[in-house]
Formats: sequence, structure tokens, C-alpha cells
Amino acid sequence: MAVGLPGALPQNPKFLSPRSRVPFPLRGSQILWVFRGATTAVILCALYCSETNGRGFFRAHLGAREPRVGLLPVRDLLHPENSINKMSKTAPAPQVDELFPLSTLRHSVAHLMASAVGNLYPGVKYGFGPSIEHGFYYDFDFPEGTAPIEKKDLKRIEKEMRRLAKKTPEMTVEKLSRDEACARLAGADQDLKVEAVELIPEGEEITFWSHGDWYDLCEGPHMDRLDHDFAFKLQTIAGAYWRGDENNRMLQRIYGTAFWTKEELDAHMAWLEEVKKRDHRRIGTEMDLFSNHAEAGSGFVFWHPNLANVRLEIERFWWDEHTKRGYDPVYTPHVSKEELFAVSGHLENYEDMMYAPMTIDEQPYRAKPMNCPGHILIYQNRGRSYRELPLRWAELGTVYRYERSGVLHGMLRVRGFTQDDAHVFCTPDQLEKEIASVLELIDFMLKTFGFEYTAYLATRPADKTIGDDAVWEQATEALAAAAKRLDMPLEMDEGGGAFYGPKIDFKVRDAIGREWQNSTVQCDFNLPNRFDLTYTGEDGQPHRPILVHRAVLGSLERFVGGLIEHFAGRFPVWLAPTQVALIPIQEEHESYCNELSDLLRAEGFRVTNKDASSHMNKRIKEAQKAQVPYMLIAGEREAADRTVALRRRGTREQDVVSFEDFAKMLRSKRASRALEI
RNA sequence: GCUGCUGUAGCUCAGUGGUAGAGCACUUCAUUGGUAAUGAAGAGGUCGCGGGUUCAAAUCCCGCCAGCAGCUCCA
Repeated sequence: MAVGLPGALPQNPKFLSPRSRVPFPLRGSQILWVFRGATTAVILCALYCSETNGRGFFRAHLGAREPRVGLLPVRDLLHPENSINKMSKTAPAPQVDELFPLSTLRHSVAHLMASAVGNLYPGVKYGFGPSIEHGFYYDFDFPEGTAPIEKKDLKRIEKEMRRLAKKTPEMTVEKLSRDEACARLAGADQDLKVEAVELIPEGEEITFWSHGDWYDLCEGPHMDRLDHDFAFKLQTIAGAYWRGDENNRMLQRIYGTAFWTKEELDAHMAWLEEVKKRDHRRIGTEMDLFSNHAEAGSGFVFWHPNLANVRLEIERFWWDEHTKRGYDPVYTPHVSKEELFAVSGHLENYEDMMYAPMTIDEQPYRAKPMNCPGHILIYQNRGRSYRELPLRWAELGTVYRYERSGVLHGMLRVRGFTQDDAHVFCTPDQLEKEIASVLELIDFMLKTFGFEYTAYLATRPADKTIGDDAVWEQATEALAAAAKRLDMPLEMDEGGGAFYGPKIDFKVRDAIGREWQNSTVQCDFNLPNRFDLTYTGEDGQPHRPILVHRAVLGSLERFVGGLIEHFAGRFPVWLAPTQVALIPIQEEHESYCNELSDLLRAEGFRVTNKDASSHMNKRIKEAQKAQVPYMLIAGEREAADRTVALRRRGTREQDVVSFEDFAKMLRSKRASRALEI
């Protein structure tokens, strides 16, 4: 029925040869492909026919959830701007940004870039060139002997792109047989593309998109022309393995981005600036937070006093919340005999990530890459009864992992880090309740830091897993039920579980929209078996406990590094390295300031050092650079009536308030862990 | 680990074969100042480390170390 419609075909482009179709916008981002030359009236007619005859078809292809979508008024199916009346007379040409999604623009600009590179570097071979989250890239294999392209070459390529977009704007598509495609690409010496053809499953259509004499194996879709209004920019050059496999040859990848308007492009560039400004490594240097040292080795973080204060505050919070929920602390050694990791299976599966053994008394020892074996040894130390389960043991456990040098990154990817680890040993019956308690804790802690999150339920992977179906099912069920109990929505990550059990992972969204993964709850059927963990049940028989691994923050390093970027160094009062800066206007007011700072310090507040003999302006400058939430400036008037001139971070205004009122406010901000100052 | 790039004062950076510079920060002195750049002077560097080429190396070459952007991997 669809093919029989006079003028319109829904979305699936395969029903129309690409050459003879043009896109027509529907509501949202839907596109209706119609015959080239179809008038609005014909399209409306087609939609009308579909309403009466082809509801099911439109339902399917418009992706509408509502079963009665086919009966919606036609105008609702069209772009909101295009009412029927307007359209039936002088069909206004849809704007190009309504015709094509941003990803199509970017994909087309990637083609444009590839053709420009082809012109400037004859003999270049093409890899893949898709659109990605914030732009696009294209992979190139430059001929032997070509000087590697540099950042300054990007300008030249951009210029050539502009020229080509004007000279040969039309984008066309043709369908080739598999043999034709291979022959053409092989003839052009495009061996990567020949390989790409071979990747296309039998039965799928093979299409080439061209503009000018440049063509590319590509399934599309693309814009109809390259001379629409849009703005683009080439950004960086990097190496990338062919097909993402490090055993393959390394190609040169050029990244770029494109938007419909210059304003949007500028806004995106401004966002990238903001990302740069928030870089925790930069802020870390500016605010004297942490350092790395070549002489200590890559991937080890040195926490300076400022950041150590932030961490200590987080640790206090963490322990308090764990104690409230029935966790007990444990401490385990950083180094132990290799044998322990043989039993746990880490040596077998994880050795590449572990530091090399050190020999002590002729025995091999290892730095621990995980905390679980240590906790398990404590469990095993004596017999366990069902009466004492669940056992919840928490440790801020420092682990060491050999990460490849190229992946190290500030505090976010390091070789020695402290996990906020805990293990719950429980019976199968207790599982759901225990998980619910963990989920509640994660929810509470993440929200305290001002993070929104999404939780993903990761189920059994397709292969290489251990454990019975029934156990997997029960545990997965427990995870889902626990989330339901808390009304926590779960996204599905089918097959994303660990080999040893299902889990729930959390992705948090930071202040500028980036996602981070930290928190996790994982069921483990593996380690209890390997260590032959048991407890004595009510029946007097040994039973196998379930082990739950969980981390709320992930690692202190990564979490705090992310926190620096999330807050852009402007920590809330409870976390701020220095919470209050006391600034006398003249030296003779120093004693009044010292008196106040003693009072605050006695309550555990972090206050600037007293007697920092320097001038008011300088102290203000320093306090601003240190992102101190509150400055208290005091001169003669303030000292006389026991007030302070309160200046809040980020503003130049000041209020004169009584010291007592300020202290009260400060206490309440700290106690409530308020995000706003 | 791989590809490309980088390493000069605490920080940001200039200096491409002839024996090291700026701004900010730091120190001292002067300035006694009502909300972030007062003035003057001073101090600070075996130019990442090691080797090579050269009459001469921060500069050219090689190796190592460390960092940056990606790729792959990950808390």
C-alpha cells in the first residue's frame, strides 16, 4: 500500500530510490520521504489516504507510541509551523534545518572534508567518517612519505571545503552491486573501503554518495546540497586505529563540528572553552589542590592540604552515612601474598592490570588491585551463622592498578586510587532489601553533591558467564525489585553485566551536561564460590552467601576530580578548602579578626590563617582566587559594633551583619550541606 | 601501549647554532590603605634527563622520563 501512494512515502528511504526522493518534515524530528516534485497537496493527499487506509503503516514508520496516531489531524503530523491552510496555497519551503537532522548535516560535512582532503593530498585512502555526539570525524590513511598533517593544515582544508561546497554542491546517490562497488574501489586503490564493503551484510543495499567527482561508499542519508547555510570548523587531528582495533594500522583522524548557524557553532565553541576552564588539572594548579610528580611516577596523585580538606570532609560524610545504615569499618593491607590473588582469580584474569610481584622472604607479594579478597579473608576467619547476616563492611580501600601510560589523566585516570568500597554478605532472601538500602544511599549521596543521575540495570552477558540461570534471574529480579521499591527508574543495559553477576550502574550528569560513571552495585556469584564461603543456616547446614560489591563514589580520585569540574572549583560551604576569609582593613583591626577566626576555628570551620600580614586588597584577591565562599571584612566600624562586612563569593556587594548572625548562617549551611552559598 | 605534538623561573609563555628573557607570583623597603593589580629594588633557571654532531647546542640528531590530544582500555 505504501508504494502505491501517489506522492509520499514514510521515512524508510529504502522504498524510494534516493535520487528521486526529497525529505519533508513531520512533527518532531520525523522525516517523510516524498517523490521529488511532489506538491504539498499531493503530500497532504497521501497523508490523508494513509489516515483512512494505512494507519498501521504510519504507526510503524512514524515511530509514534500512540496507537491512534493515524487519526490525528493531518496538520498535527506536519511541522507545527506549516498549517494546512498555509501549505495548501503557497507551500512555504521548509527550512533546511527542519529538513535534515543535525547528524545528517555533520555527516555531509564529513564528506565535504574528505573530498577536500582528497584534493589536497592525492593518493589518500579513506576510512570511516561518521557524525558523532558533538560533530564528526573522518579517518584517512595518507600515502607513504606525506608529511603528517598539522593543526595549521586544517585552515587550508577548511578553505578547500568552502570552495568545493560552492563549486560542486549537489549530493547524489547511486546504488551499486557488490561486485561493482568492490571493482570501483579497488580500481581507485581504496583498500580500506573495499574492506568496508565486505563488512556490509549480504542483502543490504550498497550505495555511493557523491558530490562533484568525489564519491564515497556510504549508506547516507545526506543533505541534497552542500551549499545550504551552515557553519563548520575543523578542530583536531589524532591517531585512530582502523576499525578501532589496536592490532590494525593507525589512521589519521580529523575531528570537526558543524551547526546550522554560526551562533550555534560559537555557542558550542564557548561550551568547549567552559570545559577547558573547568579542567580539574588547571583548577588544581590555580587553587593549589593536587600535583603529580615525575619522580614519583605517573598516575599517582599528591593531595595538597586544600584538596585533602575537601576529601576529609567527604570521607566524614561518607562514614557517617554508612554508620547510619549499619555498615562497619574494616581496614586491610595494601600488599599481600600473591597466593591470595591466585585464589581470587585476579592473577589469572587481571594480571595485566596488576603491579609486578615484589619478593619478600623469597615469597612473591603483590599490591592489591581490589579490596574484595581482603574483606573475604575477614569473613572466612571464623564460622558464620545466618544470625549475623547481613554483614556490611566498608573500607576506603586504596588499590593499585597498572594503567597504560597513554590513558592516565589528572585525577580521573590514575594508577593508585582509593575506592569507597563495601561488601555486603547476605542470604538470597536478604538480597533485595540490601540492594534497596544501597540504592537509597547512592541516591542520597549523589543528590547531596547536586548530581542528577540515570541508573542502568545490566543483565547477563551472552557468553562467558558463570552461575546458574536461576541465580542470575533471582539476582536480576532483586535488583529490579529494589529499584522499584524506591521508585527509582531503571534503564536497561541488556547483556551489560559482569561475568560474575548482574549490576546496576549509575551515570551522573554534571553542571555542564557531561556524564560520569561512578556508583555501582554488583551481585557476585563468583568469589563466594572461589573462596568457598559459607554460613550455617537455620537447618544447621552450610549455605553459600551472596556477595554484593558496591561503590557510591567509585574512587575518591575520580570523584573529587569530577567534583572540581562540576563546581568549577567553587565548592559549597561544607566542602570548601577555606570556608571563611577574615580580612582586616588596617593592621589595628587584626586583633578583632583574629578573635573572630578563633571562634570559628573552635567550631571546626576552616578559616584563613591569621596574621597573614598583607594588605586588604591583596587578601581579597587571594580569597577570590581561592574561591572562598565568604569574606568577612572588618574595620573600625565593624570592630566597634561586633559586625562584619560579608562579601559572598562571586559578588562584589557586601552586607554588614552581626557576627553572630553570620556564624548562625554558616553553621546552617554546613549542617545542611547546602549547595548554594 | 599506539599515532601526533610538547617539555625554558612557582604559573603563563617568548627566545631555531654564538654562552638565558617577559608578565604574574615571591622577598625587602616605602606606601596605613573601605573591597582584586601602589611604587622602587631584589631574588629565582646546570633551558626535563642522558648521549651524540659542532670551535660552539635551550636551539640539530638519538635514547629515556614526563605531559597534552586522540585511539584502545577503565574506578
